[in-house]
Amino acid sequence: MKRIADSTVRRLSAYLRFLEDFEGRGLKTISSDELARRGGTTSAQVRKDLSFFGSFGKRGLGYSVPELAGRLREILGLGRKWKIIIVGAGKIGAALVQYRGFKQRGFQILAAYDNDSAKIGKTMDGIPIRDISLLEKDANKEAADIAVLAVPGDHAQTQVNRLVAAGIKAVLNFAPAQLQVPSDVTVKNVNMAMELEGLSYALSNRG
Amino acid sequence: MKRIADSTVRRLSAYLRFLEDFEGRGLKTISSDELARRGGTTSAQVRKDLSFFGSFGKRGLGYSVPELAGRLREILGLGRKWKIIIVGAGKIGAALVQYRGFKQRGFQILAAYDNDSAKIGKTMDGIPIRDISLLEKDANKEAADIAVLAVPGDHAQTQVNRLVAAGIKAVLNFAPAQLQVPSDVTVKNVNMAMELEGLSYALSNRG
DNA sequence: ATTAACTTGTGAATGAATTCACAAAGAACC
DNA sequence: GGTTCTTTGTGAATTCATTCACAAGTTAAT
Repeated sequence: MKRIADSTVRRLSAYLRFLEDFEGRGLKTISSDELARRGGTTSAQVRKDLSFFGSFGKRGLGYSVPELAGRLREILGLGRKWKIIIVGAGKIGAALVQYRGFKQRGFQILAAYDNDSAKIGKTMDGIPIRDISLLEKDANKEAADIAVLAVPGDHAQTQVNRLVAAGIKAVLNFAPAQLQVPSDVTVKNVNMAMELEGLSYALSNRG
Repeated sequence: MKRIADSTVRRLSAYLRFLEDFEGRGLKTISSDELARRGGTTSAQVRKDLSFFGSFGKRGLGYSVPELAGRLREILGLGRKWKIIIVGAGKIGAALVQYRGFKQRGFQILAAYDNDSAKIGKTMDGIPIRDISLLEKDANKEAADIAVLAVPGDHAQTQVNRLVAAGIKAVLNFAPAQLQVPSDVTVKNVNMAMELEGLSYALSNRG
């Protein structure tokens, strides 16, 4: 399949959220124009994004809300339950296990890992905290699909190396570090410092 | 000034982090090639990014680490201290006040705001929790530069409207909602659900 | 002083993403 | 059934971002 831009996938994800909202309100159809207005983009963009995957609409009418939602879930791979492990049970890790969005979207947290013996064996919000030395054993391909990395920046590369060696192919990285991984491993970064500096830049150059 | 791409600003932010690391290790100069290797990009990209703002290097030698770091701080507007308010003292809000990155980079948290009377008047990590009805009074342009929005998705637009009315020009949004704001207000989104779905897509279409 | 080895800065070329614009198809109304 | 109004899907045009490629400047060695 043709390579799809990151930005496109992000927008699909946004469309799905709007569709779920519309679905909840009982709407049956939606136009690319309405979807665009909600997503802060253009109707042409919406149609182009969808066109990479097929033609799901009816001319003159728009898109069936439940059908398009279903198609997007399928495209985004949300038909199945993904299993997640969280590496690092510090403040961010703790906030993450409490985050409802995981379960809501079908992501299941299996366990958290830490090297602090005071934490190991305890649970956070029902999620067990295990010894980080068990990573290799637990993070094999069968057991976990996605690793969420919430360790200090200077430990991030070491831990991601272990995860990759264990067979993990997807990492959500909260550590402020640029991770080096093989090309078959996908990394998404959540980096607050970077976003803040983006705001600082914007304020300095427009404010 | 010419409009600078978002992606460029993000990379500048990354370069600055590497430079600070190099600075700490006592290195005096750095080449675009080395900077690129660290940032997972190319030396041409590094030089092009910097060239939008001037020419800071020496041919045959590279860039002076402290000088380039200083220039980047200046470009990114980090020369001054930005004042932040956090809207929403729930789980994410609580994790944010504890986050060290704010202070480290010169961002000062003034207060958090919530509508839960059980929380109002208390402090989190030394940061006072105030009544959210005080937003308009507190969030004027003199008092706060950046608002961090950490409220449920269905309250996000309402609260951002109040912030905008009060004069806020920069918002870091953690709510899973696409905010509509006037064009002179900058919004950066941190949306974990979207990143996770990006990983789900990648796993489904490559794994 | 000359040569060899580096490295920057930047136009030009390429590649990628977005927007335009319009034919084609369905819906609604009379 | 015909006319009008909507809205999709998509090539073409445009805009935007990245990469190429090389002249020009700097250092280091002999």
